[in-house]
Amino acid sequence: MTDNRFDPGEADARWQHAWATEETFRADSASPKPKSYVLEMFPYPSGRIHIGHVRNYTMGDVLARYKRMTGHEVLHPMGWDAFGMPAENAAMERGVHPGTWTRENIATMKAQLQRLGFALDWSREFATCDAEYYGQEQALFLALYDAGLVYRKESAVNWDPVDQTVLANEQVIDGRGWRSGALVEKRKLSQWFLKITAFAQELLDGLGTLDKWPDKVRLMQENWIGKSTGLEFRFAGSNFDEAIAVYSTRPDTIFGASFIAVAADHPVAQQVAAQSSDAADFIARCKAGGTTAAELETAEKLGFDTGLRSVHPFTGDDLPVYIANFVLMDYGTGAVMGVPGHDQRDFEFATKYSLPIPRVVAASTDQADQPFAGEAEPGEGVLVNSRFLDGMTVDAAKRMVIDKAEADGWGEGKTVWRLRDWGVSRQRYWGTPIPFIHCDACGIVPVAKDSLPVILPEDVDFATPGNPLERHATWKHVSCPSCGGAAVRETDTLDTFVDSSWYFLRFASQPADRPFDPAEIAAWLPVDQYIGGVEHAILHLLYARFWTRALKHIGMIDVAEPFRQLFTQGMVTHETYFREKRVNRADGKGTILTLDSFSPAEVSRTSEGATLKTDGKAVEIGRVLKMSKSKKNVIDPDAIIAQYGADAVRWFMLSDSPPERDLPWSEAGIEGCSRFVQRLWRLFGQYDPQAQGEDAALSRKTHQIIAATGEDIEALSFNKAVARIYELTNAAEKASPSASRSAAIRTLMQLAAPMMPHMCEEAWARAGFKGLIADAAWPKVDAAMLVEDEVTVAVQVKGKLRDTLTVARGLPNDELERLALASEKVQRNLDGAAVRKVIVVPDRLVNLVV
RNA sequence: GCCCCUGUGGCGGAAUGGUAGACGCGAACGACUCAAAAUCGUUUGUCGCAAGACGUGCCCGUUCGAGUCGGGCCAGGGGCACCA
Repeated sequence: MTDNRFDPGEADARWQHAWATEETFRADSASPKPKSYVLEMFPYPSGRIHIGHVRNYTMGDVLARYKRMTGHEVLHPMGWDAFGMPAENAAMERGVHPGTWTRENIATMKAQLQRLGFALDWSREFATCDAEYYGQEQALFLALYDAGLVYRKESAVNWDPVDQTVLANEQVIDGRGWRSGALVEKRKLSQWFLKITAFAQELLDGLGTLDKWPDKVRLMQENWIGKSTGLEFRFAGSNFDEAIAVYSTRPDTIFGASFIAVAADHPVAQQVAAQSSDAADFIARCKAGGTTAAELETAEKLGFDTGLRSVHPFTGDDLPVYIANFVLMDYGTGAVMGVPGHDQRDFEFATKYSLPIPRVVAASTDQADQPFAGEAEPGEGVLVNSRFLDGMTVDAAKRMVIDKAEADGWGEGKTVWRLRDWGVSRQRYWGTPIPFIHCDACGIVPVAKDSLPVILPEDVDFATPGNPLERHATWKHVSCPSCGGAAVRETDTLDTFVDSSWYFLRFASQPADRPFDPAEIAAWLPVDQYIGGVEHAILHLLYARFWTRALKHIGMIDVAEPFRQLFTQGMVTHETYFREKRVNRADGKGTILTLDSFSPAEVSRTSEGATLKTDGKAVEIGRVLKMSKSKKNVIDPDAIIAQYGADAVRWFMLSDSPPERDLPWSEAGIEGCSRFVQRLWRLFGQYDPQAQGEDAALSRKTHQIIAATGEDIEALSFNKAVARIYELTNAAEKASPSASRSAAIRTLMQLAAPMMPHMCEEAWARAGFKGLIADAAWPKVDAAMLVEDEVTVAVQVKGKLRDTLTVARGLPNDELERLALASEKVQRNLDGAAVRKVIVVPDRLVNLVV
């Protein structure tokens, strides 16, 4: 050793090369070892890795390496979610082909990931835009079609006028496209759907088995699936022929109904509109009334009295039928009974149109005439003013009304779901072609399985908006597989969420002639640990769960839930730097105050404050926010890896913040991590296999920390595992040379290896150990070493700490009590008072109660 | 509006109902150095010279004992939303 510094610039690449050439992280499906499948959500190849990826993949990597060291055969793959809009945008903006753009990004990002030394099995890498992948996806899509889980439907779709495509309900946020932010329009189109609603109950029940998922995610999915039970029943017309079917979760309140409301799209509304221009105008206004959040919040409950009257099934009263702007056609039956007393929307509506507001639920039967306090009372209580229901609880009355409706034949109990079928058609080029052919004679015909894959044509142009497949000269024209006549291909492609709904199966098994081998799936699935951002809590995770269940349903796999354990990690945040600036208004009338943001690279940050490098003058330090281009608070992983080395960056990603919380990036923090890498390196340099002598305290500490670190890593509490390693490092540094100290140093190499793999390999080799530390076993814990022979016992008086005693472990209670009473501090505190009661927790505490 | 999560030093955060603040960052002082960096050492919740008192968002409660359990608030963050 000429220099006692670890040089990541030289060593990182060398060890990365060693792992690659020895195929250290290649997963063997045939291995007899217990299997562990560690997966992080694969990235979209947007151009460059960002710091959030680094955090995500570092966590998975530590777990994967730890599992290897503890005797598991680990599958830790990586690939690319490579279809999607940004590639087409790049094509339109820069004239580069989406495939070229995507492949270049993948090459860049793969090199970035490799510089971080991740223990990935690159032999299984694929991109979803590979024909070998999307061709198998087409085969699966056809298999689901054969099973009746794929269908076509003419439907009103969410049309994004900017991206010129259809969006799933899930992709419409506050009435705007999730990507473009454009106001979404309604259009009628024939679309491909996946029957996710057929699995609604299963998907809901399955959540109950996912005990290693965050409660938050399960709850979000539960709400999204949105099961509700109630009664669907009919109100016969009084002055017209048809009955109007309504759905209610509160059939118990039926005696409180004072009107019927139907959606603007409801057939009854349409019929009325055909006769009345006023009604038609009202319906038009309802549709114009946008779906944006702002409009909905302020939207007034509006109705149009159709003049139609329905008959109440019990009272025989006439109820007016309104067209109302707050009733949705695509939920329930598109019509509701208005019970203003016990539903807030109905209350507002009845107030506006001066309709009766009867009370049918009250706190007790003697409060049947209690007036309402300006709002509906949707809660619990007993039924009043409801004839045969009077005095019953809400639940009992619900059952009673449902039973009666079913017995008398005017309604039936029904379950309604919020979840809708998944529209997967996209009018885009850069996606998986939907393998169907439209034939004038035969209708819609699936592509023959032996003609798969349907390959995307390369020669497309993006000069005009819309789908280039639509206007491709030759690709869409084919002969019908059924009759041989002239036909055209489906030009829609699949939603990219389909691509990510089964990629974890293809990682486990990738035969050339089938989507996967069921035996290999059985060996690896379910994924033992899945790690990713909470932003995928609903869409991706629900679709992947559905896809897995659908494949099980058709007998292709025997796994119901794809991800046994799920972890959602927090974001990486950074301070923002800015200056206020006055700029002249465009019209010359005075000035406006604006903010100039600066990137961390432009700023020098000390503990006192921050200054701009160019002029040396102070800049303001703003809030700590998620890294984003607009706030300019972005750190480029490449730059910091080049400066500090992969191990320091990895260590930072694991330190301090619990992994589910946000991690504030700081210059001081990464500096500290870099210093610690060097400090450990120096300690590792003191490893001496010849050292003699026993240091019992250090040995005990070593074993305690092995046990604790393992538990922490398994719980993904990396911040705590990191703290343990610091603790043992501190203890080992202070200890005098001994065999115990050498053992502690060797142990530290192993404990730190999953986190700082490069430096630990280097130290392991320098210390003369054979083989790679990546292949070394996790150190064994000697259970006998975990217990201390001396313990510190707290002595309390009335629950307040007054003294501590250091005593032999296992001292009997009466002896502890005697020692506690003998304490001078305790006696001073008791001040002669008699002790009434003594609580002793062996080896922990004595509490004297006076 | 409904549902969920989180509030602990200057900062990130530890803590099976049993010694609050592990570990890290930052800071102060000291050693080494001509000097600086690096490194090493000591100190670091608040008030107090000390003894000690007070301290986990606020208020009640349960308990011998509450950061932890229960009830009620406040603040911040997230999810869903005319879903009948």
